[in-house]
Amino acid sequence: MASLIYGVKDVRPVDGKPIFTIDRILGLDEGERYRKIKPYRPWAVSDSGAPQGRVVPKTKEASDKSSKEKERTLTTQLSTDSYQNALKWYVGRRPRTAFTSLQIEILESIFQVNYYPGIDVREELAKQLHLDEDRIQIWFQNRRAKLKRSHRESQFLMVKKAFVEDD
Amino acid sequence: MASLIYGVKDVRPVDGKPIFTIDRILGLDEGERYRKIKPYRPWAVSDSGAPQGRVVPKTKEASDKSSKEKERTLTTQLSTDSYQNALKWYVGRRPRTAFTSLQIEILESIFQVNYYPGIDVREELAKQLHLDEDRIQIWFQNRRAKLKRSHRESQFLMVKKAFVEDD
DNA sequence: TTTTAATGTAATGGC
DNA sequence: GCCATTACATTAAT
Repeated sequence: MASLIYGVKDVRPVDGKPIFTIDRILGLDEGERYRKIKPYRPWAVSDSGAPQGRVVPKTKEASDKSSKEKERTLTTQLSTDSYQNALKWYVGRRPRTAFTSLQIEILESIFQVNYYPGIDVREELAKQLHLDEDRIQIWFQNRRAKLKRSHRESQFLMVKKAFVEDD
Repeated sequence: MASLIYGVKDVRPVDGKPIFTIDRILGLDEGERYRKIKPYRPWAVSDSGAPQGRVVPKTKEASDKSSKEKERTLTTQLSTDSYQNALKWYVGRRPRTAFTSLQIEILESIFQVNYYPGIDVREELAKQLHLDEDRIQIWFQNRRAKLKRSHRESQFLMVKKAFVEDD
């Protein structure tokens, strides 16, 4: 009964328990129990260790500031957004994942049933869809945000409509 | 000293603090602290309430889909975002903004100093240039992308050059 | 055709 | 986990 979901084969995990049981999909069986240790940005080539402490952003601002500005920069640099942004720019991020339509279809189908799939469902989805569990987690986070946004927007429309009709 | 930038008058915001100070332009004074609630696609005229159910998309794609596409639409309509898409078609895109050369000149001059202007600089630019703050934000986003692209391209050229010289 | 304003969403960091 | 914000890939207007 849980053997086929959108053509995904019912492969069983090492513990031998079934995968897409109702309980698992609904997140009723376990909690978030275990987490893998994740490497720090494995997709980035760290040619000589992670940048820490004395990283100087290579952007223009860094090099041609006036001395007065440099002074201030030194004192506020660590707490500002610009520094963070420059660093971010410099370090790079994970290459954007492009999900296939099938992957999205399946993720959506799970989302319709449960906005908060537990770690085990996510792991299994990851295995079935050939994605990192990380990506799944982020996907659900962003999906929830999207849902929330759409709620806000429809509420806004309703309020606006009420206003107009009150006219 | 910050009173004139490319002929922009030094109008002060309600809080009485100066606008184009170095700190503000460099984004060193605040963080992104507050955000206004944005109205829902204010450029779209929703002439009779929210479109529901029988929305007929107004764009080209909507009318001349192949029958195969239509079929798919029918089967997946209730899942995924087809409703959202219909809404989007109905509502349409924001009309493309055509910046004047003066506006671009000023935006560029700020960009040279700070790739990431904070919310307050953006708001002030918006006021001075008679644009929505949204447009400013998007402009900086696209501008950063352009910069990055040009970096990539020049790097590519350098690598290519190196190859050729190694010949 | 090229450039770039606009969109959707994956990824990041802070709390 | 949420939220705000960003980068990035695309689309479409010029």
